[in-house]
Amino acid sequence: MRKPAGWWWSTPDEVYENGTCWTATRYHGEIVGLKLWSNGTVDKPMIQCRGYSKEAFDDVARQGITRMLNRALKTDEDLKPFYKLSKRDNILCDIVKDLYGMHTVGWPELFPALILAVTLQMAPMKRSGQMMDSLLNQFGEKVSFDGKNIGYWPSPETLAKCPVEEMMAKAKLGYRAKNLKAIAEELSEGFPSLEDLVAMAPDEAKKKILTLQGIGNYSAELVMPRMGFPLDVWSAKIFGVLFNGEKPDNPREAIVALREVAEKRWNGWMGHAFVYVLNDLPRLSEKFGVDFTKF
DNA sequence: GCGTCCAGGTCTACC
DNA sequence: GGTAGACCTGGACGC
Repeated sequence: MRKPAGWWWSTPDEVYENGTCWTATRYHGEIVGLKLWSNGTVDKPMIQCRGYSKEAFDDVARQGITRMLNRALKTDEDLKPFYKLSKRDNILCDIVKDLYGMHTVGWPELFPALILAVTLQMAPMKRSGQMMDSLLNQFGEKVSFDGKNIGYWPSPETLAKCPVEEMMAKAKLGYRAKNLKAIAEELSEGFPSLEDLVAMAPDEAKKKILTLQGIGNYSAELVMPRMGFPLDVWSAKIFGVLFNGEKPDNPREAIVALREVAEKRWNGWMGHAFVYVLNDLPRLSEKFGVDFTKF
């Protein structure tokens, strides 16, 4: 397995050095420190993990966290059919050689994924980063283990109790504060976890996620336990060039049509194609003679 | 230093 | 059933 570039896996504060990742998650409301490293190869992958918590883990917790890791790292994903399809695909054929063995990822926890989706809405990257950093620093928690100090996201309960005005002022969320608070309330009152959503039919899971305030199609696709195709203005420009040879005049309006092309072209594997394409932009830039990294 | 514009969506009122 | 317009606010940009 490889660590896909781009977003962090669990928290922006996680540390990744020499093939080892120090990160954190929340298990049954408690912060857990995680140290993950590879003990395998691309052909025989194996991930080792050590967990750190205030109380010793019992067998149930150990099994629960292992289940979460398997789900969120997509360890049981069979990539063979995707690679077979990619051989005949002009866009994917070289990318899959570069990123051979890379699994797609899932989110360890639902709330942080929703925070990412909400803070990405209608904002340049720098501003989204500022909102997420503020949320982490103003409302999040720190966990210290194995010589690392990792910041982790606030719980839904914390933000559900926080006045909207305070969230706006401290996390610079603007109009998004109202939506994030509504989501936090919904989750703290009992909303299906990612484990529950995985167990549902994909359409049913998406429908459920779409009931959250401020979560539309893009955000739902981003959060979906099964890799979605979250086309936004940025990625629509990239896929516009890949499919049609040019950036769409109006990327926002082009999203629906581009999605249909991807669906037809990659069928059940469009989520994988999405991740592989966006993780290999330098190679695609060479191949298509367009600098996608500057989009 | 100041004014203007707009962003990696979503929702709603209106037709 | 489709769509224009509002939504916070900080950073980029022009002057």
